[in-house]
Amino acid sequence: MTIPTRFDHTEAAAKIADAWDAAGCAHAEPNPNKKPFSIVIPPPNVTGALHLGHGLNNTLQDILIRTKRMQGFEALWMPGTDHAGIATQAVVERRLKEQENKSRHDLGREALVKRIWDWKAQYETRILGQLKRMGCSCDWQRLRFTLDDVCAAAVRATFFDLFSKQRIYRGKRLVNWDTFLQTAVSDDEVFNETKKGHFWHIFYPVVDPKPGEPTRIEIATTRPETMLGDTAVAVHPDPESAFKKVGSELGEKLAAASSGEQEEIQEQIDALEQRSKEMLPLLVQLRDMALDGRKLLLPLVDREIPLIADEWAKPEMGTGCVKITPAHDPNDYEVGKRADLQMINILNPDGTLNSEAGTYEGLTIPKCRKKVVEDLEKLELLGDIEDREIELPHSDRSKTPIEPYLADQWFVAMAELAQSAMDAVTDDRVKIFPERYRKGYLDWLSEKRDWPVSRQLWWGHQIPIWAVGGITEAEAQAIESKLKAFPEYASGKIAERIDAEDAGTFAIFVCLRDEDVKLETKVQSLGLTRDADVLDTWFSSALWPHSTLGWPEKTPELEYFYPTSTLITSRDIITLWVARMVLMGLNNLGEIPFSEVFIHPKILDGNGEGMSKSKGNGVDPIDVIDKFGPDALRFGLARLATETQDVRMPVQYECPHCEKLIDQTKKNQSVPAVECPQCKKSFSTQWAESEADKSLPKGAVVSEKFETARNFVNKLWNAARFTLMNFDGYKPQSINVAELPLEDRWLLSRLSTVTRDVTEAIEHYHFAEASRILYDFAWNEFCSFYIEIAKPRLSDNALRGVTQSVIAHGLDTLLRLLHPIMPFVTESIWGFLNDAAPERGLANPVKAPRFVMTADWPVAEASHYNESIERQFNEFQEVVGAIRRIRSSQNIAPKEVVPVAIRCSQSSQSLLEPMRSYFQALTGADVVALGEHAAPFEIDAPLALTSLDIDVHVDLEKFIDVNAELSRLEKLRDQVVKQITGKEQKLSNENFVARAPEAVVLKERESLDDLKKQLQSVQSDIERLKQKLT
RNA sequence: GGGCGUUUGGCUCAGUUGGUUAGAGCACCUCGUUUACACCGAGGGGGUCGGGGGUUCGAGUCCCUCAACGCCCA
Repeated sequence: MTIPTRFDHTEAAAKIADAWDAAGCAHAEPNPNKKPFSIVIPPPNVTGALHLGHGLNNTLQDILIRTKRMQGFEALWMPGTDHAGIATQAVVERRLKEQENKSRHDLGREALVKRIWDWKAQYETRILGQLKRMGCSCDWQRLRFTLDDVCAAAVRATFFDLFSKQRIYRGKRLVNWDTFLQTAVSDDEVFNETKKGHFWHIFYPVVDPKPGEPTRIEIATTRPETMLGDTAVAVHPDPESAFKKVGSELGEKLAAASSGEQEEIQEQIDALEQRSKEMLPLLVQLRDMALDGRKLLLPLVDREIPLIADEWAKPEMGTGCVKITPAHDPNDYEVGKRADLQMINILNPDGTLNSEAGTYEGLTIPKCRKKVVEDLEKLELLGDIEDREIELPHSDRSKTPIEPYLADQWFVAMAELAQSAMDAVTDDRVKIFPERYRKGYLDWLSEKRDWPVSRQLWWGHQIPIWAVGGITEAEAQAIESKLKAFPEYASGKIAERIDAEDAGTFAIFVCLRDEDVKLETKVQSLGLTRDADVLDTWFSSALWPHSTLGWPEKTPELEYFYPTSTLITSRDIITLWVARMVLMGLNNLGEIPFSEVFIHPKILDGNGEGMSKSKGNGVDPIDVIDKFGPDALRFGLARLATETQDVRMPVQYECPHCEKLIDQTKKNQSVPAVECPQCKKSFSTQWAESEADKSLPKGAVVSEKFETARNFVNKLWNAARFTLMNFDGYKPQSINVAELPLEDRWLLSRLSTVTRDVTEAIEHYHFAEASRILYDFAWNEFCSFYIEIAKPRLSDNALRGVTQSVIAHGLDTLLRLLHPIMPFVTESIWGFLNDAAPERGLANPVKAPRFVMTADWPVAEASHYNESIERQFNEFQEVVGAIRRIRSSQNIAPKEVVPVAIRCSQSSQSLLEPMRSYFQALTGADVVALGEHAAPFEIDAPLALTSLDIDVHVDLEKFIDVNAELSRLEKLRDQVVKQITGKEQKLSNENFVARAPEAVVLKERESLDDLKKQLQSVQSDIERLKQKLT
């Protein structure tokens, strides 16, 4: 059999994937003869391509699903993608602006949505391609998209149900308004940026001040233009105690502060006292004016607004008085609700001022601000202007400043839903691993904040509500009775409600359960129009575990695979997604969506920052696969994914000319082209814009962290290659394990343990541990010892057959265990193994299945585990190590065969006797004497393995380098002396001897005795050598 | 401000219920073309386990405290 020396993944992976596909290996069907195991993929956004974070997420899911499939479950991994409403619309809109200088309004809803579908098609293809190349064994026949018909039906049914139960309602709310995209964005889509700004002091005249009262009141603001929407000015209702409270808080802080901080806090206290002295009388007076109902005249718009008392006004901040703009500031909104203030919206959706702003109508916010300040100055109502750092919220999607904005929204009432999702976790129906993430989940849900689900977007599930407002109650009721006459009303497809509006008018809202154009037309003919908004993306992803299985239809898949088994995801969406899936699953089906959730770490770059395209540090799994192969990508990720640590992955550019890896730095990660320090040629990056840069070949972004994994793939490949090259004449035969030699039984014992540990590790989501166990076993035991020992056996006709059988069994088991982590290389080797040894196994060899992917998961054979065999083999390994250390310290060339004598007990002798020839294979030693009477050589290099009661001697007659030997022995002696000192100290401590468990003390004593013997022996060796010298 | 996490050799990380001399991979040094693998083999150097305090016969591991970094929430 000829096998290439390297695993050519580029050639092999595609063929293997095709073969799996053709055989339907990853397809799952409801199957009463098997237990189901199902996972839904966290659907990737079609906004962009996948990076290594997704690579990790999907690798772990695939490891689990492949393991379960091999374990005999009917294993379904449900794939799909997410429409990611705002994110996707935002990128398409931004491109539209950049490339054609058009807004979405230039295009219109239908045309824009079509463009987004085109974008989706392109990226979905790319994403699925990435997943497939990673080897993800999803059931591709069942692909879903959160905006497809099946998911849409689930969304409609859910919305209808919640609307009917009065759990969806309409209300006003101050939202984060993105003036560029002209939509509300959620808190999670907002980031704060500190910018330089000003703190403008402004005076509002008092209307009809009484004698002795101030004629104007000073307020300060960072956003002067919002004064146009002011409806009050607030002062604290009890400024004196407010000062005291802040003072005592600072006092406490001072008492607890370290000496370094004390000075600063003391300064704050002094300033506060000074301020209190100066300002308190005025603030008290203002408070009294507020209680007396004094009004102010709002400049520029000449509106009378009340002076009110509210705790939001902080005496210790600014002027102690605060303007209140309920429609444009979250805190002011709360004040407005408390004091029942008018709420005046001064903005148009595009961020320009509306008619409420009077003469300022039509200006943009910056222009308006400038003009307001100028006009106030003309009126001599402008005070100081301070420079100040301002935390300004920005939209994550459009990168433009967010405006707080009062808008009508649909809400999902969370009280009961959230409680149900909390209960599911507290009573362990849903288990979260690692457990510490429970807390965040429960804390977030316990706030039970209603969920605003309207998005003023075009890309998404349009809200299935038809409405008409501004009508009388009678008109609304007339429409209601017409609706009730529809046959669809009786069949439960229509729900409606009538709400009273602010202006004393009424509105009727109608929700339709199914997509039904005829019914929609009928409803519209009653004068109702459909809500233009779409639903928050998370509304549809919350349904993902059941919508993908066909709900609200009662499909066999839903029946069989729901609830799903495990969800694997990253921690940033525990609240946004995981919690909502739980509550929606409970609402829609009365059952949890999954019983276990595993939260995996994040992938960071070398600077500890999350990877993203916008930073330029994002790694495309495809680049890693191209360079290292899919198995190396997967193994590399799995190996790093431990329980507690995020994964730091230093990133390199790969020079496309010479393949040099160039560390990515803060500097070079954002430039359009990089010059390779090795070959001096340039290559382009993702930032290339100019024609010159674009014409350069592109440098892939990879990480050398995958080299280890790639090497491991190669190691495994070559171990198999060697094995299979020695399979000529293989015949299956029944093996009696009890009669096998030590090394075989050692291998089987180790396999038993490894199988048990790997199985357990995967089932507990300890993917890094599973990878490590397999790596260590495959490399350090299977290759370094078993195969090395097998070499002489394979060339011995008497032993060859048994050796082939055991090694075939070992390789077979190893391939099965490694397959979930490294599917391609294992499948490839499996094919060769099937050619060389189609029937294999120990007692009863049987024909192996065609694919390792669908082979049975190994069962840990408890009877093969044998502690004393492992201990004995360890003795052999120790002797091997000793010979190697001596050889190395003497610089004996590997091809030289050295005579070795091993003094040991009788029992060790009978153990090592059969291993004699393997010393030759592993260490180039000719064991000339073995047993109780094996003596040192004339010119001898000794090494005592005192704990085993073995002395190893190497004959140095031909090789002696006395100085090297002396320095080795002296170094050894120093080490031993150090250890002896430590132990003697420990044992002379009465407390230790008296209080430590007897076994520990005994162990220390024995080990001290051993060390002393070793010291003696080393000392006499040194003496002997020195005598030889003289 | 609250919560969670991290800090172990140059780098990336392991380290089970406290118990021999704290491990691995990469990098480094020495030697090596032994008929699987130089993406390899053999050997080696390198760590006051972030600082301080405590509990204990014994602390990388438990407790307190400080510091730095990261994430989430307000």
